[in-house]
Amino acid sequence: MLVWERPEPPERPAPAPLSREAIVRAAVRLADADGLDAVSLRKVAGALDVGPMRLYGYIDTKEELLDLMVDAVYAGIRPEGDGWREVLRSHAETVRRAVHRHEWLADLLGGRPQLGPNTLASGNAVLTGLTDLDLDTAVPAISAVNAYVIGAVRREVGERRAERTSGLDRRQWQAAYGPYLERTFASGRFPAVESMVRDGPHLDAGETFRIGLEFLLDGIAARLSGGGSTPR
Amino acid sequence: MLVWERPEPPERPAPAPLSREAIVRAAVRLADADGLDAVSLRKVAGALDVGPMRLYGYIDTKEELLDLMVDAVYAGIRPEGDGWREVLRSHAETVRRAVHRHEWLADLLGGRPQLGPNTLASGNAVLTGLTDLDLDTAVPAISAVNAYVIGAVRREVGERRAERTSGLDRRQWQAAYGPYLERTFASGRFPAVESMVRDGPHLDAGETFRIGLEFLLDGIAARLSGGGSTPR
DNA sequence: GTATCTCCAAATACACTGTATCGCGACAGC
DNA sequence: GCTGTCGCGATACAGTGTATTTGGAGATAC
Repeated sequence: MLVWERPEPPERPAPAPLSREAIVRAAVRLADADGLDAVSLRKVAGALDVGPMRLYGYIDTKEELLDLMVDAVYAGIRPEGDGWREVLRSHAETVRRAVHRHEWLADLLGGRPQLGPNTLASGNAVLTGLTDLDLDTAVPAISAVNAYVIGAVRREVGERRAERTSGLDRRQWQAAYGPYLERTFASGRFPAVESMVRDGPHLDAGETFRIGLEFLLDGIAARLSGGGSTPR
Repeated sequence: MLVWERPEPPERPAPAPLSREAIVRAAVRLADADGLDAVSLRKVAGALDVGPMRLYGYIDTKEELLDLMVDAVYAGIRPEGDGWREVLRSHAETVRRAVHRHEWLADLLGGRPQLGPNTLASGNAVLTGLTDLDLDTAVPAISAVNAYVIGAVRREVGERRAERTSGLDRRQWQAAYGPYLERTFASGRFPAVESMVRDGPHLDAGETFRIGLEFLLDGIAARLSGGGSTPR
């Protein structure tokens, strides 16, 4: 039996009141503050003034706790707007914002299928907003948008962390990796990359995300008007 | 203790010759066989008949080893074909194939910026194949394709693992999660998801990947012909 | 040829991890 | 009031990444 439908054990009034919700909240707080590595069963239990083994009454495994954390965040992920394009865009932006609030989400998304109630409800809402698309288009469209969002936010967070590790802001980061890249480019082995760094557009993360997303939405639109190269 | 009863020091085997390449090869082999969790410095060292601390002469940190592993795989990732569309498609498919050979790659891609020589060379080759695109289009195009690929393969591998965990093949997986979904759908809370599962297209992973990729490429093409909604 | 120094591989140590097992103490049923 | 059950906490175990210590072999100096 899976976590989602397995009932909680009966409330024991005796030692310290506990619930899956409280556990997940504590875990999320830890992860928000110090990253996913800070989420250990001992620390979560400690934050709740409880023995570590106590948690196993509520979850079978740490992975289940992580699943619950993801699902908890999905409680706030609902698309807005009318029409498939607005709905998909809103969904993508909302997921991205959630990842900004909970960077650890980038480490979990796509890692395993999410079938919790909030995640299902989110998917259901997206699908419901896509009634102007036939299912044969809607399903791959959602798939593609989800894949894009997962990859985009993952890279975004990865870069953000790298910057943070080596100082404070983008300038510091360039100070750390810049010299290495300079020397590497000096070898002349990567002229195209070099000219991209030198002459290419310098887009911030948000612009990059939005441009890629519009590419995708344009491609879906192309299929609708019969212009796309994607076979039905 | 006197010499007479003191045992001889253990026969010291001549220290095995070592190199970053050998270390990375051993790590990749371990990861291919048993997943990324099987890559511990102790196990890698053990596979090379060497003390664990010896590795720190070649790498400063385990993360560096993982970076080296990624870069090693990128040695075989080069796009083929002519014209931006073929090149981007080929790049995407090649990365996907690499992930199939090395599932652990899905856990690493996007996790942190990759700036190793092979990764740079791969990026250089892609950029070189995109000379029929102006830089202002090429850069976000590559970004978008990379994001899509990272997310898509990540989800693909995540699902594959979930299936493998709970049995052998897709049928077994449906046997494990199916009943849960049945019961959950019975609640009537997710009608759109339910009808998607019941009536929607059942695409395999390869088709899903390719359709989403073509969406993206179509969207990029739309921008070239001035038809896209993406602002320059 | 002998004494000293240097350097590096290995062993040890530490603080953690997830989780299996054990043992105790409190409540339930008779 | 006794016994049985059950859930909690403590303990235990095998493993992790890495800092520190240790010892032995080769190089160097006289």
